Amino acid sequence: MLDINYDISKDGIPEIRMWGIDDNGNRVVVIDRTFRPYFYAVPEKGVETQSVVSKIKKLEPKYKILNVEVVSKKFYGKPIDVIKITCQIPTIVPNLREAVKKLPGIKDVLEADIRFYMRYMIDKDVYPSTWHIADVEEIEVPEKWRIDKVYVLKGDLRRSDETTVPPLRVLAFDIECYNKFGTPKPERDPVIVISVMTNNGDKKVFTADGKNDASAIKGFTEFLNKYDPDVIVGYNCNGFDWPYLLERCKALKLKLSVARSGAQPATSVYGHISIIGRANVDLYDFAEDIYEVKVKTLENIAEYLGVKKKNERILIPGIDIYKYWDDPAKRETLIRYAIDDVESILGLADKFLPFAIQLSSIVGLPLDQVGSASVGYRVEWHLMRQAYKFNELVPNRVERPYRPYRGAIVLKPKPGLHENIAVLDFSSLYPNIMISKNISPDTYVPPYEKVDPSKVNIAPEVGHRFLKEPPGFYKKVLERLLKFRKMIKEQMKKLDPTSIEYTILYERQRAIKVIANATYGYCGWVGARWYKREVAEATTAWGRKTIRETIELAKKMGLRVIYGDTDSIFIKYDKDKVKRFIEEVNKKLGLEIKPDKIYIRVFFTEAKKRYCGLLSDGRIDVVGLEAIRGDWTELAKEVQEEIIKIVLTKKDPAPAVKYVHEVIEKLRGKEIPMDKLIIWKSITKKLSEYEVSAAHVVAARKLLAAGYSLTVGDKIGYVIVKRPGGRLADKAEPYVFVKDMDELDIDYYIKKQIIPVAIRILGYFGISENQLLAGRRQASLFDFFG
DNA sequence: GCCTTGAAGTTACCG
DNA sequence: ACCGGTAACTTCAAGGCG
Repeated sequence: MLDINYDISKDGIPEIRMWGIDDNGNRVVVIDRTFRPYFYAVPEKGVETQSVVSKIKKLEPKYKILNVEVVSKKFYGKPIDVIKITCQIPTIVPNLREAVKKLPGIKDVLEADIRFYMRYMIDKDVYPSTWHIADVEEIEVPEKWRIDKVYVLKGDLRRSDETTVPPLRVLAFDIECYNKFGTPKPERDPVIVISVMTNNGDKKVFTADGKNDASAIKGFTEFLNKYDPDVIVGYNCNGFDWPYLLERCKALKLKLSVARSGAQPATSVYGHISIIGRANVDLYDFAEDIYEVKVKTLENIAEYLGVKKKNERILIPGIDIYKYWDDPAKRETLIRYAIDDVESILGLADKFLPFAIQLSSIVGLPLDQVGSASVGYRVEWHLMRQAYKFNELVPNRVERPYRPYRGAIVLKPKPGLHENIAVLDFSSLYPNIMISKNISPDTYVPPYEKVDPSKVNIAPEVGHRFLKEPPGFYKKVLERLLKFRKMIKEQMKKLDPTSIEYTILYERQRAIKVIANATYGYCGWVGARWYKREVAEATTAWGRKTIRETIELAKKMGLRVIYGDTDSIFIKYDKDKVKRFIEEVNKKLGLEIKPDKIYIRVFFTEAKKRYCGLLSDGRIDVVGLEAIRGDWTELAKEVQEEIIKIVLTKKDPAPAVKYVHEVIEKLRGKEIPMDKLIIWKSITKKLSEYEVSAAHVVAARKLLAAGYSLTVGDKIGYVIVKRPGGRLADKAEPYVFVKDMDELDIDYYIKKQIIPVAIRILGYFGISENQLLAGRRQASLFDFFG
């Protein structure tokens, strides 16, 4: 199943349409006309249910109610009788819900905000991106539908345990717009290039005829429908390409008929754009998870993933695109650039789609939505799916005040170089704690309730109590996930790691891990339906207890603890002792602790969450330090990384000092390219909301004034130039405006970029700032007096 | 008016 | 629109001094 939607048929009946592929490779639709929308009403305590039922029934003529009945459900684990109200069409639900809410004797309505097609999938146990077996009857393909066969569901619809992924037709696309007047505006600026590539290797470029882009858009639409992709991929296509094309079509009075239903793309939930019958996947959503890449442009992500090297492709600054269009001699370059882009996008699809498909099948959100849904919503859909299986009602989303609670413990590290250090950590600490202590909103016992102390687990420090029996919602859900993952990992062992089957299972277990690990964070999120602060608070409290006891045990066994954070401890790697220690922890705490990595040498400063280490295979790990942060210049990061390498392998700061001298020399000699001197920082809110003029905000305002379009989340690249003014912000200039290296404030780069990152490491070895600066003959005296 | 100090604002990281 | 814990930088206003 690729996609699902619903429509109202001519006879006024809601019709679920499931778009997919059958086992013969036909593109098919399975229609179910038998399902109807419903929601629940909760009667107030002490009110006679039947009287409420009859009151609801009186609303029948106005709202086309089909059925009102009392059903037995559970709410937070407690049995409850609620009134199930079924009506004819989904669009009535919001009004009917309000009307029911107003009736006397009604406490609340539940599950009235679940979209009709999601309701269908939950109730019928239908999962997108998986196989199903359906008893069907074929009907004629409606006019305008781009599909091989259409069926009406006649009997059973059930899941198949087949986990293969059928051959999918994937189409990548990208558009370039005319931007001579700044950020392109669809009502004014044409789409000048549309590049397309399909996974059977076809490439095609549609170009405007001068400023006339109607034929390009038509050509693109025709090409798309001819290839008939199951999956359409773009890079930020939900944020730019589709909205632009749609607006442009509006201006040109064209119809962008690309859906399998013949419809146009339409804005849907979580800011994604839905193309009926196909999965429109924005790969940018998945690129956001690659934290190693700080500036997440298509080129950078493609480079990182080994899809396309930057030096093997055309790069054009976005702002200059129109110049390449206006100049006939340069136009070919622009077209080559557009092709490079779609090639990269299709390459990214290869990397991301296997995971996206598995995530969709685990969470139960359609493939085109699962990427754009936030982590919180992904977890929530997973929970809602499970809740139905337990006959549990889904709580409403309510606004609540934010109240902070204590989190994990971070140990002060022992500064310096340490040899032979093992890092042990608890596997899935929080999920396992929630399971073993049965922590859940439905097992929580509020302070005013009397309960036999032997029947509850009491959280340390905070005192929250949770029933030991029966198993709570979170426990059941997490236990299933962890078991599921374990089973998949077992299956993987039997497979060739280079096989497709292996990749599918690998991505599947990864999707499960992501959801399981995010569930703790979810329950402490005020926006969560199943929010319960005490649940989150108790989980971290038990986590603190666990790590404290682990540290105690290590010390008792004569193992020096160098550092620890949340669920990990760093100890001297004494093979036998560590082995016994692991056994002890597993036995005494009932939680599994495992060696994560062994460092030949590891280095700490006084700071928590920042260290670096040398692994046995020669790799170097950098954690938390500037070298891996996105808000330092490339130069500073390179310098620190090199210093770390020297110090960890040679145990001697002297060559590192020499190296710093050389870099400073080069910098003064203007031998460092400007690229390496750009500072990148995100805009996290509207520019007007900033209270202080930070450098990147000032730079962003300048970009805005020059006609650039900026949105929250954009990274601003700026450099520091020589200019009078007390504040650093006064010296910040967007790098795109700086043409000459001579404008740069080299002193800033030495004192505020190179020196701090170098001192962070070398300071521990007794090196001073002056020693780093004093490398050069001329500089030493100057700096001394300066 | 200048310099120091510390709180507040801000970003990006760890697990 | 998943959590809290943390480091580090810059800005900015208050306070001290002359």
